[in-house]
Amino acid sequence: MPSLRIATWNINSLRLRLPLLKELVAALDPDVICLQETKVPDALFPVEAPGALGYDHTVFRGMKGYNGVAILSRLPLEVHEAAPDWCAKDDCRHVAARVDAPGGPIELHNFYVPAGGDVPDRAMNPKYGHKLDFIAETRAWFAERPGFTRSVLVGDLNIAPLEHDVWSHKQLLDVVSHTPPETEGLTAWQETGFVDAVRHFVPSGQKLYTWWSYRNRDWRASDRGRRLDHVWVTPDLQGALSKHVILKDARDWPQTSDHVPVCVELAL
DNA sequence: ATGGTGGATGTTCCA
Repeated sequence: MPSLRIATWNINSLRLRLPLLKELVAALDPDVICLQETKVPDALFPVEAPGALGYDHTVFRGMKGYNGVAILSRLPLEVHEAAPDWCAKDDCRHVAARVDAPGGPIELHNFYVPAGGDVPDRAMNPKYGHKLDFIAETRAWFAERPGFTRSVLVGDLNIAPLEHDVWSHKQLLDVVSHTPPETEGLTAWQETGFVDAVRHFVPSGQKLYTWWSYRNRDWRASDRGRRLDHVWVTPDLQGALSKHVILKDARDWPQTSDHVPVCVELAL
């Protein structure tokens, strides 16, 4: 049965970590790679690099210094132009494509949700308000498309929705990424038509992280992680979920990102 | 309670 492996990684500068993409390919052998925080304007995108690794089809949306998303694919892609300009900021946090997958096209959404700053208060911290507005808009947009199928949504959603998606639920309830307005908002977005593909494999009572701060000297020993990176699929694809990998070893790669790649395989 | 590290940028912002 043909399989489709989709990986997602907040690479935190595509140009700086271009060599690590080869490691990602060696470890996961993905058919499609979704990247966030590429931090590269479209005019400076390293267009030759994906092809050299076997990914001849790319779509990307970048800007100077911040944000930026890209999809690298072995399979043909067709970019989707349907999605709105979230929060009218034109800030390169979403790119969508139709992937020419076995058994028919799959709609793939790659998101980089705003981090939201430090203070979990709309009035004091506009970045937090922007984050909540962003996930409210995306939720509303998907809610207007009931019954959509063969879709996958991935990315750095910058929210750890479940109790065991953080190292200490109680200590992080007031920390941006795990506050109730965020976790409830993210869950509502997911419930517009997706299931959590990684929690399909890993019970909700088990700790699971994809991000460890740079600010911990020994990230593995302290293990104060959060699950910020996600893969969602529409329910019609749930039965096809065949494998998942959270590439924790990538956190020890030289000069790596603070996020690790997450990969899901579908038997199509 | 604070600061810890890292990337892009440019004398600071963002995460």
